[in-house]
Amino acid sequence: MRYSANHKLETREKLLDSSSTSAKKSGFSTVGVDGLMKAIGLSGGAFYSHFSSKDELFAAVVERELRQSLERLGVDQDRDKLQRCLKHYLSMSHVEHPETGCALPALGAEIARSDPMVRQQAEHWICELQESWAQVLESDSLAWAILSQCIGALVVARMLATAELQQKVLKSSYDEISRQIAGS
Amino acid sequence: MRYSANHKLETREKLLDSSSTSAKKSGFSTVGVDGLMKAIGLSGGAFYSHFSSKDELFAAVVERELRQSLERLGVDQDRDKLQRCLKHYLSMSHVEHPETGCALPALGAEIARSDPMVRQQAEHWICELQESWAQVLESDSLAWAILSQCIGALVVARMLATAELQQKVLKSSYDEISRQIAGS
DNA sequence: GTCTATACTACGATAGAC
DNA sequence: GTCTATCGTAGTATAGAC
Repeated sequence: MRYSANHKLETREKLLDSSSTSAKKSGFSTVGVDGLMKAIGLSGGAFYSHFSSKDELFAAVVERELRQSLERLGVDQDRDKLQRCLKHYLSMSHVEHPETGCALPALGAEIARSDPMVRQQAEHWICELQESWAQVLESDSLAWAILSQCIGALVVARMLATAELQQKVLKSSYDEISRQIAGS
Repeated sequence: MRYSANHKLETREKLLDSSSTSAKKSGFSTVGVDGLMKAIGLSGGAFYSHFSSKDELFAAVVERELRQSLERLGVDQDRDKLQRCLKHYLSMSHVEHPETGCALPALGAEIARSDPMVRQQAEHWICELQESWAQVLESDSLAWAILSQCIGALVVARMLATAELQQKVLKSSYDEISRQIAGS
């Protein structure tokens, strides 16, 4: 073969990286296959050596992103680490940089509209994350509630036009979550 | 004029209704002008007698939807009404029918990516809603936190593949919010 | 105001050369 | 594996008839 097996893997990784970034920034449906490939210096036609359709790429992006979210946010028996994760998650830098942030607030609606196989994947990783939080919090219910609140806070903050209000949303959620954790 | 002034208003309303519905169901960017017009029995070309661009329609949809959300969810000095609103918001029927539900979970990401004028509009109505809740709850912070949590719970639930988990997410958020309200 | 027709661009996807 | 070229469709938007 004219290209090493490693080259294909590397190209695939570059494509996944670049696609995830642009999807979180601009939405997956609004970016074309041509644009995705051009972003990594390749032509549009080369796309189909890696994925048989754009939908298949979306599934791979979601899987990869949510696995990464679990790595970043998952905790084990460490309440302080959870607090630090929350602080980082509910930060202005996260609000202002969806392209490097968590896929759940950025792609949530698109995942919700995608086919059952993708949603099954999403469910798997979301549950893993919830379970890790539930173990630390010693409450299933609280873990789901806090997970929802974090994602919601980012969605809300990103809709707002003024930075001060965005900060208010983030701080409010962080404060109320802290209260919930303390009183649990 | 061959068409009454009222006819234009009625057509515009039908278009807004239909567009809101399909945007909340399938995303605004994924629906074409042609499809939107065909849905109300008109041709694509007729669109531009009502809006000068698709973006202008999006601004109108957002304004209309968020005003409606405030009407539905806004409260005044009535803690019980807020509880009932939350119960309804955090219901399976809301999860399963984005097309008739709140625009914030369904279009949040798209609003976040839209131009500052749209986000300014969104901010206005979101703040109105938050303020009405804050008055009842006697806490600005709690109002923002609960608002975020409600929207997040819907985003999360809609991503999940199995109904039992969706119910768990809804119930968890409702229960934890109830606790927060009771203890405030 | 709505229609048909059209211009122009972009989309997802495929075929064949290298 | 990547390229160029291309097919077929669909996108936004405009022009002119009614």
